[in-house]
Amino acid sequence: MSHTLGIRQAQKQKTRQAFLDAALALLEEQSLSSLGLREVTRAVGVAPTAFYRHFRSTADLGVALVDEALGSLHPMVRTTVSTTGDSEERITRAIELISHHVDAYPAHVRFIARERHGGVQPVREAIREQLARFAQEVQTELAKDPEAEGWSEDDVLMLAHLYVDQMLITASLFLEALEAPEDERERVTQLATRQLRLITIGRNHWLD
Amino acid sequence: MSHTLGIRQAQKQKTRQAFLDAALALLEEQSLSSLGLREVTRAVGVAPTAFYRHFRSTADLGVALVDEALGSLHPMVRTTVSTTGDSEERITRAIELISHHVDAYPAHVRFIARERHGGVQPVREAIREQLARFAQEVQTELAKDPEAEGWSEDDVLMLAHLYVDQMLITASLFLEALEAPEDERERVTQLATRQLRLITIGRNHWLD
DNA sequence: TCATCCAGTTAACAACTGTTCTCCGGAATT
DNA sequence: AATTCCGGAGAACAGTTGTTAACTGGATGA
Repeated sequence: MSHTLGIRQAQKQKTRQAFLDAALALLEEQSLSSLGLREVTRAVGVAPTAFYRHFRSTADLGVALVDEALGSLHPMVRTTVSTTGDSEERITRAIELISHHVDAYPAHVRFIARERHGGVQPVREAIREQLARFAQEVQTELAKDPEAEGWSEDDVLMLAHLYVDQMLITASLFLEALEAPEDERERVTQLATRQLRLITIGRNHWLD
Repeated sequence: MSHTLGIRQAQKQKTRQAFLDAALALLEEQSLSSLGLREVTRAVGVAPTAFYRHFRSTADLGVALVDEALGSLHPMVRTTVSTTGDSEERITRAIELISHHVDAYPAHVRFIARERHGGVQPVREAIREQLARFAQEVQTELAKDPEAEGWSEDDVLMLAHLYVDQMLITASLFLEALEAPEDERERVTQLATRQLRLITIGRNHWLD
């Protein structure tokens, strides 16, 4: 299925990825709106003008980073919401998944949390779209559940947004606790678990 | 009780406030980490070096903005959570209050949402502290409620954090809908109301 | 009244920014 | 084999940045 790229295109994608990686690293200590084009090229080790061969602007680069950070996450979210089992098990699994994802891609998570309300409009818009897609996907998965019987479509979407926002809050908490001792990370796990549990209880009694 | 300031100190506070106002206006389209010192002084109409008479750095200015944006909000939160009445009434009143606050101080709200996970560590820390104070205050108010009987202290704090985060999410939604037509604002109100309602239901059945 | 204080000014510094235009050399195409 | 393509380099542009030092002049306090 995979198409073998020419030497040229392969090399281009390689340096493009180098731009994304370097930018992500630089963004650990600043926001996108203060990220300089020359700063990135310096980190990559290329001439400033090379930047324009890949992106129109740093805002454009930011949008590409949004796709990299969230684009590949959709199947993961779908399967997590729809996995079978006790609701308590599902909560535990979801939070473990978030925790592991933060461990594996901390810079990606930080970038999304930072730029979701950040100073660059096109990037905010791109994140908003991706999160709306998540909510929509969670909605369709929730709708399949027998639990959703009697729910209006709107209410399912409302709940889906609540879950997505809670997912982000939890990820951000794990991020802050990344270099903290184990018991702090455990505290976050407990907090997030109980919050998700409370939401689930609210869900179970919604139709009362 | 109020001490009359000398001409000198009064003038100083006046230009200091001008710095805060100008910065807040400039921050509508960028993040604090890209806000330049000269940019602010230019907007105020004063020499660049005058900045140092009031702040060590733009990060320092940011921390002052956090106090301005959140410092005076504590009594409001306390009374809102503890107001008597039907829980449905309380939800409606809380969301109205958020909506009006966003209308009255959109730049403040935008600043907090943007810099909560922003690129300037001292500012993040200042916001984190203020939000922790909010959560603590909500906790003590919730603990007074007869509803909280049988709840562990930890669980009340967990719920308080959930409320505070939900407050911020709602504020941010109203902010995005600020210049949108009335029906979009109404949609946000409906969404936030039902989310808060679901959380309240979860709260009512927590001890089952 | 006179000396002190201090918010704001002026001038200058080296270092940095985004962007344009021109060029190079190896890959791709014919 | 000859030609086109194109990712990257180089140099130069006018503007911008944070920070320093030494200053001015009106408010302050003795």
